[in-house]
Amino acid sequence: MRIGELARRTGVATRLLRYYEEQGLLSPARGSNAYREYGEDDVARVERVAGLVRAGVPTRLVRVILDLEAAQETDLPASCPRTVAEMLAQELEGLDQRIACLTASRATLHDYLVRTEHAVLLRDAARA
DNA sequence: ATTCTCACA
DNA sequence: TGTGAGAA
Repeated sequence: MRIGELARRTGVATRLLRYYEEQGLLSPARGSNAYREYGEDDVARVERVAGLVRAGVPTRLVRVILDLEAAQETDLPASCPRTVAEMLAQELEGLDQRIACLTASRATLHDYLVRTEHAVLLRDAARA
């Protein structure tokens, strides 16, 4: 499919799909007219990318995560240079910090709502 | 309709 | 991280 259809099916603007490609997140084939040609799997991939970006994960890290997930399906023993491992450990640290920040904010909103007369709005999982 | 690049918030 | 404009 071409970029317009992918955009329609994923809800991601064509402009943004090209941007994601520029960031190395997508690598569609090119037809003879130089138009991008996407496969069915790209629909799921774009949805995955969009979800991570919406969660605030920088595209740099999204690229790493997608690569790691792909490698996880094939490779048995995971291995990488020390420098790469150090970089990943640093990203992990960054994620932990942001999760802690978000968790604290979540608690504030949650605890407030629980004390209001609108506690029914909370989903079961969020009520705990 | 699609492609690209440059610039900008 | 994204958008707008102009040209092919």
